[in-house]
Amino acid sequence: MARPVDEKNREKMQESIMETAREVFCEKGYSAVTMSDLIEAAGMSRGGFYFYYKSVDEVFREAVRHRKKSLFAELRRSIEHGPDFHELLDDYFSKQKMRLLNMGGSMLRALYEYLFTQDDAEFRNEQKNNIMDTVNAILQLGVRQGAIRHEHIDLIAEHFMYTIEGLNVMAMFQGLAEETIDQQFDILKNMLT
Amino acid sequence: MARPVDEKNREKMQESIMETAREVFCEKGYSAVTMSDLIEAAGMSRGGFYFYYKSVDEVFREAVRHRKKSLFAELRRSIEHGPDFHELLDDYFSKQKMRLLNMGGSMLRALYEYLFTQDDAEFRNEQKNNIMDTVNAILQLGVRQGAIRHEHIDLIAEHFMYTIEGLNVMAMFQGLAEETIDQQFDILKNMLT
Amino acid sequence: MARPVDEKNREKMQESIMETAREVFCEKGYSAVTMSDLIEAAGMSRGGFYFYYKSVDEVFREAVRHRKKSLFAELRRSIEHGPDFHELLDDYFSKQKMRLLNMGGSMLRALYEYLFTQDDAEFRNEQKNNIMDTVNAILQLGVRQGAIRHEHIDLIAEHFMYTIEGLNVMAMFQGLAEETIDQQFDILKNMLT
Amino acid sequence: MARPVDEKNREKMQESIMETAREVFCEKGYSAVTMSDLIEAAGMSRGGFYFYYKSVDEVFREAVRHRKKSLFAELRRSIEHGPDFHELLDDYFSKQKMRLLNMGGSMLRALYEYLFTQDDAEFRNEQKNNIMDTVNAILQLGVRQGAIRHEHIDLIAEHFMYTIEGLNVMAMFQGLAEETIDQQFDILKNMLT
DNA sequence: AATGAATGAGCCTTCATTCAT
DNA sequence: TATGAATGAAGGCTCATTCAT
Repeated sequence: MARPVDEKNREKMQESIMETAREVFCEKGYSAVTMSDLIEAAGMSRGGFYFYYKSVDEVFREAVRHRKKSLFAELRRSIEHGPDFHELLDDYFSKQKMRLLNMGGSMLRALYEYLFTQDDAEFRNEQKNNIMDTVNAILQLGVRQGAIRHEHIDLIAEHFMYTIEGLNVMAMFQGLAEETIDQQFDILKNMLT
Repeated sequence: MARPVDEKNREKMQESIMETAREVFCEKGYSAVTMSDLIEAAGMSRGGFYFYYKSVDEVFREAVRHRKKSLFAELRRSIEHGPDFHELLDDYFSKQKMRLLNMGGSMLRALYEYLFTQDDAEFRNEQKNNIMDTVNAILQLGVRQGAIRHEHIDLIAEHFMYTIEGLNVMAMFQGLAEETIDQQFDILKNMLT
Repeated sequence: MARPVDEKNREKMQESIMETAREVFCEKGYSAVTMSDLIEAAGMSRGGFYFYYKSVDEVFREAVRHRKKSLFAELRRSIEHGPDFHELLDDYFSKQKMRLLNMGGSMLRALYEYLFTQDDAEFRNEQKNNIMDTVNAILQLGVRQGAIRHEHIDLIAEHFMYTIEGLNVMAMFQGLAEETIDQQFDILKNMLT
Repeated sequence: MARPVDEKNREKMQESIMETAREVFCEKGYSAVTMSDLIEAAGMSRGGFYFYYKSVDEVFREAVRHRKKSLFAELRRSIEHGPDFHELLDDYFSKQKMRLLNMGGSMLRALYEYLFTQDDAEFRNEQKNNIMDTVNAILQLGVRQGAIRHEHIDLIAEHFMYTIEGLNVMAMFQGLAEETIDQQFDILKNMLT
């Protein structure tokens, strides 16, 4: 009976650490972040921190995974509730737009830094699949609903992904105007008809 | 009389340094590169190197600029010779494809690392404009030749850019299959008709 | 009434700890062993372990003492049963030979590490006397039995000790061939005649 | 022409470092010595020290080798001058005796710590051979001069070595009385007749 | 008695950068 | 100009030890 309690405490602590770590990553990106930064943010001693996490990238990976999980799980769940395709698509684009307009509070820059900097093939795969799976799931819903008819639906899905990726990059480099995002998303939508 | 000679020597040395530095950046990216790496590659003494360059990013920026200049200047020049639009477009895509299939020998990964890592707004602008200007120049040639007729030609150009950017990112993260590139470029071409 | 029971428990725990600790010392020597190693081997909690032992060297010293006691007590006892000197001597050499050929499973390397590393005069004395006393006891038996007649029997005993010590060291550093051991022991035996 | 000078400077500095390091090793042994100890003793900055030596054991090995070289080279050289065997032997024993009586100023304890602590087979071999070769060289001189006649001269040489090794160990653990050393060396000498 | 989270000192190592020659 | 020795800040990691529960 002692175990489950300990595990829970541990998890609680880890989440609390991740919470503060996330702020650090948002502010400083990935490669500029040191153990000391995370430790200070967590308000612990060096040794105490190491009890939970052994390295910056361990914290980082878990923070990203944690967030992604909750972020995309929601969408996938809502897909299963069988919503109207066009509504869902608009919703997705709307959320992406929010994200693109407000990069400051996100860890995306840190994530890209990590992906470019670190040689972590497994993690890269996870990330890619996350986006692809989501887009695919949405478009396939459209096909099932007869809202779109496309023999090359998977290519279109891929195209969505590349475009969004490109928008991500540009948003991070220089920021994007809301208008630009709308225009690009319109282009994507038009490809479905 | 001493000045001009010194300046020339300086430039010669700087170019020679950039040459060897480029190899380093191709191999190790940006953030993993240390002064020592560059110095060793240059075959100089520490002090000597510092006489020409004060930091890694100074070398890097100059190396990138130098290369970009020669890389895209060619294309723009060829545009001015008034070639057939479709030929030119195919040529551009073909070159991009080559690049995407062979990221190893390029400094692109290093460039992205730099752009994500460093907070160098000016440099980011330079980079963005490079791609955009090129794509715009090509498409406007198409418009002039009557090959494409589009009221939103600038949006399409932007879309090209985002897509290519997305492909860049994916190519660097996991590599792209030739087929994938062809398919995506076909999608882009179809948008022009 | 609480005391005696607690004391017994304490001793039981301490012996169990020493048992597992011994394996650790055999495998890793002395100076490479950390508290965590011992704690993990004991299968206890940090705090629990500290209740019984305060430091690595406390565990170590007790482990060595415990073992020595049983190891040499046997021989000394058998001396008191008045066995034939030559038999006893052969038996002793035979046991030493076994030991020298199979250093792996012994804590001797750890012991030497401890003796060289730690400044523990008391403990050193104990160790030295252990060997000397044993050899002396054997040789004096020989004198009593008239098997050896030597005015400088104590010097010979010392010489035995130094030689065995030297063999110990070499066995630990590089291992000894069986032949080598036999030859050296023969030399020692010949000194008695 | 620049090279040889630099090399010399480097060597000079390395020797100066070794000199101060030796004092540290004499005082603290091996395993208690940290980089910081050596650096402080050398009176340099951390970085400066690392320019010459990368680790404690690098310094240590070189210090030992350096010393051994000059220590034994002398003896071997004197052997080649064809001295009288008994004189040479006495000289050797006399030197060993000095050493055994004055362990404080020697790195021997540190050496043993190193040999027991570190898994450096190559270095162990060097050390063993150093002693053996010396003893062998001396005894073989005796054979050549007809001063000793022994079919098992190599076994005797080995026996010398083990005895000296044992004396070393004991000297380090508790110190040896001059008388004890004389007695043991007498025993060894008597084995030659 | 027992637990294991937390502490903080201490060591190691790398680098950008300076400076006498 | 060129050299490379020297500096010191910065970051990483491990461990013995304590303490509230």
